[in-house]
Amino acid sequence: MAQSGKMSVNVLIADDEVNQVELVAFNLEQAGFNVMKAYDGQDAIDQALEHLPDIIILDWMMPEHSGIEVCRMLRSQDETKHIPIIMLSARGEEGDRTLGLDLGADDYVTKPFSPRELISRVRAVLRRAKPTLVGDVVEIGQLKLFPSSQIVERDGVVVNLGPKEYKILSLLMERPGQVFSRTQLLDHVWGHGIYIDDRTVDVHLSRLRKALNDGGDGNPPRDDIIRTVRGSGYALVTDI
Amino acid sequence: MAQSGKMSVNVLIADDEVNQVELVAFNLEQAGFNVMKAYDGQDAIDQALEHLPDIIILDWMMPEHSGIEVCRMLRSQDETKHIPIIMLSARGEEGDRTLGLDLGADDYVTKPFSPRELISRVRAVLRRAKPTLVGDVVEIGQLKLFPSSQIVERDGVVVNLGPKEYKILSLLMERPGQVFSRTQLLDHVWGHGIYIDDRTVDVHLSRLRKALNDGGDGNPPRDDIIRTVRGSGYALVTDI
DNA sequence: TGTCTCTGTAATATATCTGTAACATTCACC
DNA sequence: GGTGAATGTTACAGATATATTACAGAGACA
Repeated sequence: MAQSGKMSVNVLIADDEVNQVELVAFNLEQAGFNVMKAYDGQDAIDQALEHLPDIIILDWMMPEHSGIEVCRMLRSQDETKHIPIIMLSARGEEGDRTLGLDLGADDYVTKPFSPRELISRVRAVLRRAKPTLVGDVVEIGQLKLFPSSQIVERDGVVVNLGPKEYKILSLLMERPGQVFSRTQLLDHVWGHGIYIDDRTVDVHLSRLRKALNDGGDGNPPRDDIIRTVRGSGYALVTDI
Repeated sequence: MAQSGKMSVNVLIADDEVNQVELVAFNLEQAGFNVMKAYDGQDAIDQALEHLPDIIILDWMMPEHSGIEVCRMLRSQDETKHIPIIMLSARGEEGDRTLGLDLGADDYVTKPFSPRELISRVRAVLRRAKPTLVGDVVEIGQLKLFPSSQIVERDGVVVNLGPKEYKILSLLMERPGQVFSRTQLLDHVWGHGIYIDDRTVDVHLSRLRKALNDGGDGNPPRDDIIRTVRGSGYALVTDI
């Protein structure tokens, strides 16, 4: 369904006021997002770990771990520390706002807010944090990735990639230079909780490398764009 | 413990109200940022192109190109398109706000705002957009270690290390100057309860030294960075 | 339904890292 | 300076980790 078009973006919204959740959820769905809902802090943490959403909208005040606690918690876990977070709060005490931002929230919106504004902020945050999901084009040196068409170019030549290879490259391009373990790659590319041999990742990396380095139609092969970090995983080189 | 890089962050602030500029500039400087000032739209564009700041704070209403025009302009140039922008505006018409965000601003703050909040937002935006500026880097003199990418640099040149050597160096860099016994190194790097000859540590230290001192591609070799403490163990020198 | 691409596994081939031991050097002390 | 102990260095043969290949089944698409 979302096959040929854009990859769907998963949003987790956590708030104890059911009406508020439904309102926001409705608007986000209208805007094409895929929505998950949580109604207290613990629920939010559980779902975040389980589904690894692309972005989380977190109410400040919630039973069973406040938004601030959830935020701190998510930031402390490797799997979730990079998931962008937008905090919601009642018209606001400034102390809270800066505290939220300093804790690692990516944005802070005070109630009441218009759905349109929230969606704009979600997009703005995603543009920075997950450019491979929502950007027009992600460019790293001579490497270009077009999220909307799922096309990758190197030196202006289109590189043909399978879905898995494309997703792997997307993830690597999200944070160039950072090392991703095989487990992280499995979680993000294949999905959480699948039982696939770690070594399978190697095979896909090999395919990805071959596709990227070949250059396509008789073009000169290029240096390796992906760095193997023995004992740890893989990373995109930062100078391409 | 990771210490953050002390690289200074350059902020360009553009607003036609001089008092406003000075107030914000003062607070940013207090917070350790390096501040440049512009007093109208054209000035902002010129300075942005000239100095390529790390982040720009842009007032919505300015003579000679409004903030929105400046934003669009900067986004259209290759050199400046990735510079994060925070928009400032008078208490606000929502239409403007979403417009600003949709145009590519990274955040949108309405006046009046507290300096603390603005600084928090600057940090939040930088965290996403320029992780190397605010991210974790362990830096000791000319030695840099990037945990997330497992890269070590000396004098700006990448040093190639095996896993064991990398771990040893990480440990030494956590407490520069402190002497680690061979047993401590074995425990931390290899893990508890292994039965390996103490002298093996010497061999790895030797390899680590060679890699660090060589400098790589024809660079001048450097003085030893690791100090042997006869009868006790090894330590990183504190002045590199 | 038939073709074509994509996937995961297992087997094989390479590359890189490690620990040991043997030998060289330095150091502290007499 | 001589001496024994501690440390530095080197070479090498496993041991490990990664790369590559081939293949059969799964799935997509017409």
